[in-house]
Parts: sequence; structure tokens; C-alpha cells
Amino acid sequence: MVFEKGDKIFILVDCNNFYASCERVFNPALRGKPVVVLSNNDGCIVARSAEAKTLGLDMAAPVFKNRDLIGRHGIKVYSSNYVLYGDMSRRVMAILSRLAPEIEVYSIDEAFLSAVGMSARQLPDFGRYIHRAVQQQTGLTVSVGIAPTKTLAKVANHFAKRHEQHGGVLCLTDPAMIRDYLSRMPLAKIWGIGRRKARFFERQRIHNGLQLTAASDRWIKKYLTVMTLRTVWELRGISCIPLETVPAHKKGIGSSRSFGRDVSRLAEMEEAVAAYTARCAEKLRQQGLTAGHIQVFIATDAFKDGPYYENAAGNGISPPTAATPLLTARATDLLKSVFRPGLLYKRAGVMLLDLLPQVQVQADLFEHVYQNSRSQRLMETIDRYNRRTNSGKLMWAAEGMGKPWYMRQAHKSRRFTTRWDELAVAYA
DNA sequence: TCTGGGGTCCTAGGACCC
DNA sequence: TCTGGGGTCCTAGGACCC
Repeated sequence: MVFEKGDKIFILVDCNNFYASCERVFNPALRGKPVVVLSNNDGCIVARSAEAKTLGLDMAAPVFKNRDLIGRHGIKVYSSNYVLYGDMSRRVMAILSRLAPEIEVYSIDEAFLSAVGMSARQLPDFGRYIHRAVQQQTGLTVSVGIAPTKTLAKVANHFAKRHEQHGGVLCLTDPAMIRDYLSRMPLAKIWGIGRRKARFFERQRIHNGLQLTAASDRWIKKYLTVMTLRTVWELRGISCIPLETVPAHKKGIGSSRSFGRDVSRLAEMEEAVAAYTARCAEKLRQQGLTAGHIQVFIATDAFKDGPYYENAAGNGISPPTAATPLLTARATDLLKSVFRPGLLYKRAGVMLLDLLPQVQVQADLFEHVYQNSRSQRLMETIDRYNRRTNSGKLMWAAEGMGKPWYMRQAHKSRRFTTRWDELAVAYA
């Protein structure tokens, strides 16, 4: 049988331990050693090499609770280096785009591919070819899961990653084989079923993927959502989630961050909010969008004893804009309306909503074009400079200079692939 | 001392209308 | 004695994903 347009086959390619592997590609001294990468602010563990997993470090575990383990085993610790990971991701996606006719970049480290014009017998070979190509060209190892629905491709990928005998590639097209693997698939690991729903199913004596496929549609719709029903159909082999080769337009663009230390002064808070607004506005302009609504939120430390405060305020912006100074002025006003003196704040964020393409705004609001063009040219110039020099060197004075509230990043590696002065050095 | 950030989607419930 | 019901829009909150 040959898969043609209309026949569904999905190939999920997922990088193993992506962030930790990126660190290792440029630092051979890390081969075979346990490596972990931390979240922003050096708070939690967000990526672990195979060795680190074996030592018992959990995903999303706070670092401070694992200091002992990290010290005892000489585990190498890195702050997140998104410039490096983003660039490695682009390289992987470029390779995959050349290999398959259609690609959906699903996240920084995974993509779904289609397999049009290929026979069922060729699929495993194709999977192995992808595996080899990415390995040779980037030094990163991927797992490949192949199946008739996206959710089953995720299941295949799950086993390809964990069981060495598959060599990183598992093709699930045979119904008996699918049932066999589903019977060994823990519910909480199924795409779309989180911990919460898994617990619900356990109480109903449903313990694995195969049992879930046997549940009745009526029952699922009654107690859960249509989303869960879709997941169940996908597990039964009926494809409900199509390949999205064109990225959907964003509904909101946000930037939020925990502080390196508590912030209680309004002046410092204003700097942080200005900095987050500038970041959002930059992302906005990169995508050729403007925002018609802005939201600001601030929060105290949720982990501390005592009351937790989270306050948000939002407002419409007319006409919609992508100009940093305008957005910052609105954000500052909103901040003042929710800020309470005397509280120790730990986190703040800015969210831009009601996104509208820039061209549309100009067409609709003809009379504003002239007066906006100056600020638009300024924005373009700043963005171009920062992009070209790959730094955020041009910033707004409102962001402040010292940034005493800035997040901790004590273990950052170099930007090996995007900065000449940070290239890897090979010694003869 | 120390616990991420950026998204999506669905549902419930209130307001409002006819 | 008697107190509708259906549609729509909005928002807040929750679950989930990576």
C-alpha cells in the first residue's frame, strides 16, 4: 500500500533531551556526564541528559531541593541559553523541511511530517534515514514515531525514545501492534491527557491507553470535554487533528518573568514592566502585528507563607499600535492602578491582545498613517540594529540601567552558533 | 536564600436581549 | 395563584502542552 494525499500517516520527530543535548554538542567534555538545564531565574530543572535522569532528577524539580544530589555526582548545571537552542532548532527544522513534503513545526524541539507517496514498507527506513540525517548534520539525536494519527505518532515516539531496541524509530501501522503498545501506555503520558484527567480515569478503573479506547463516546462527553473525545478517537486510529503546515495566527503575545529578588518599589516595578512591554512589542513587530488591548499583572511569591496577591488590569488601545513608547505609557498607567505599596512582589507580566496585522490598521485608519510613520521608522531602525548585532543593546531608558530585579542566570553557556566572539574553540 | 514562561482551548456563569 | 426560555457575548478560571 502506498500512502497518497488523503491517506493519513504522521511522522513525529522529537529531539532527545533537547536543551541538555544542545549544551553537549559544543562541549565534548560533557559527553557521558550528567547534565541539567535550568528554567529562567535558575529555578527549576527543565532538561536532563539520560545520565541525569538515571540519577533520579525529576523534570521541573526545584534546584534547591536537589543541591545534594547535584554536588554528590558532579552534575553539570546550565542556565537556559535560548539563543543557542533557538538556533539549533532552526537547523533541525531546516533539515526536516528538506526531507519531507510537508512539515508542521510543533515546538522548539519537535515537528510533525507527512509521508505522501511512500509505501508502508518504506516508512521504517524513512524514519531511520531522518534519524541519521539529523544526527550527522547537527550532532543531536532524535526519536521518530510513525502512525496513522498524531496522537498515535506521539505514542510511537514515546516508546521509540525509551526502548533502545527500536534504534530511535518506531512505526505503528499494524492494528494488533497498536493495541499492544496502547496497553502499555500510561494515561498521563498520552498527548492531551494530563495528570488531572489521568487520575479521573484511574478512579473509573481505566488504567492504560487501550482501556481508554474502549470507553463509550457518550460517557466521555458527559464527564469530560470534546477535546478528550477527540483524543480517544485518535487513539482508535481515526485522525481528527490535521497537519497544520501554516502556523495559526497568534491570539496574544506575552512576556512575564519572576524577579531575581523581591521588588517593593514602584520605580523598579515600572522598569520591569517597561522592559517586558518592550520585549512584547518587539515580538509584535517581528510578526507584522499591532495590539488593540494590553494587560499588566503583578504577583507576590506564591510559595511564601502568608497571603498571595495577584492583580491584573487591562485596557483597549485605539488605534491599535506596535510602538513601544505608546504601549509602555499604557502599561505604566495600568501598573499604577494595581500596584500596592508595602507588598513584596515576585513576578510581573505584560500581555498584548486583539492582535491585528499592521497593514490592516493602516488601511482602516488612513489619517493616522502620516503621524505614525515617524515612530514606525524609529521602531524599524531599532529592531534592525538589535537584530543585526544580535544583542538588545538599544533599549528604552524606561527599562532602567542596573536592572537589580533581573533574573538570575549564573550558569550560562556561550552563544556558540550566533556570536563570532563566542564560537567553540578546538585545540589541536 | 532558592519553586519557569509562553501559549491554546474549553467551560461555567453572569449580563443582556427578545 | 404565580415567577419562561433560548441565544449571544464576555470574562475568569482551569487543564493541558512543551
